[in-house]
Amino acid sequence: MPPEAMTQVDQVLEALPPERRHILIAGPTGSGKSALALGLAEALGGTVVNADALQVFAGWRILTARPDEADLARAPHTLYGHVPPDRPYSVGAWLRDIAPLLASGERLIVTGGTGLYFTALTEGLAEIPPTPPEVRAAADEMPLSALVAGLDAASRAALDLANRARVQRAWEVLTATGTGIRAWQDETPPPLLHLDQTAAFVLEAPPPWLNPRLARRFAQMMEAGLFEEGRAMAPGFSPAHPASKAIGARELVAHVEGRLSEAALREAVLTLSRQYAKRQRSWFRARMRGWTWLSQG
RNA sequence: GCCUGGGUAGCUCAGGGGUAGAGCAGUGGAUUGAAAAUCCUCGUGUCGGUGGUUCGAUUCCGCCCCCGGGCA
Repeated sequence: MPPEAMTQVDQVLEALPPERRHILIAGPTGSGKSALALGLAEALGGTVVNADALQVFAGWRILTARPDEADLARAPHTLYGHVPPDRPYSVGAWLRDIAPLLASGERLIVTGGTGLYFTALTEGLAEIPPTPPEVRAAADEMPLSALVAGLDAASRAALDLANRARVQRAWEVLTATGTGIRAWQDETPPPLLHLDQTAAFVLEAPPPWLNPRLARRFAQMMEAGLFEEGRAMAPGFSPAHPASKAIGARELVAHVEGRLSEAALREAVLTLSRQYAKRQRSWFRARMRGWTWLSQG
């Protein structure tokens, strides 16, 4: 069989070192990760584990391109839609969710687009106590300059001081624990899963290949009932909910409430998705050099 | 046909006698518990065409072409 006639699943299976139990599949949104994971799960057995920060939430199943009932019936899936849309979630929570699965001994096929989750899994994450809600609430009210002023020197030196999200997190850690975030990070424990114990793949999806697929995916979402999902989610929708960060959530609610045209919704979703894919590529290029890259374009 | 507003970066537009600048889009980058988040970097394009005035025009004047709006 000529290589070009092989399916991607076959290619991966051929390249798979037999002693490596777990498989990691990263890739930009819309690059075909889920289909590959499903094919591998059917061929090898094992559980497909979600590594996507938004697919963990219930609701927005269509908008976040979570596997549907038919997919779920083909192989075991976990960490999909298991968190209520209004409940906070994080890399740390994800690591705590995946730890028992790793301990179970079954083959995991971890797939998703959140680079931070993969990096935390294979390179470790500092063990920092959770931030109390009061500290978060106080930080939310403070101007950036005050947060910067309140940092310890080591953390301040290591941070992008124009990036409020980073600065606020560091301030919260120092305020809640009395120890700077940098000091915590220096004590980062070993990872849950070393990269060399896995078969790790990145799907390469260059814009000329990916962009038309994103457009097609949006059309498929509409056929699958995107607007119905929007109408179902609209009554309880709040932009403050963690799940509301899903690309297009705001816009979809605005559309079903008559405040945004379908064309504008589509345009927004496609643009935001392209921008997200670009950020994902940046992460993968910089942080996943040691992974096996599979070309899609 | 007449009057009028406009034709400047992929898009929306600002500017102005010494060859031009914002937002958006796009690019590259950063990224240790909100990460589909958050942040940083990068702007030469016959300034519609053509004559003229001028040391010098994209900017002023004439003519032409195209797109709005109004009157017929």
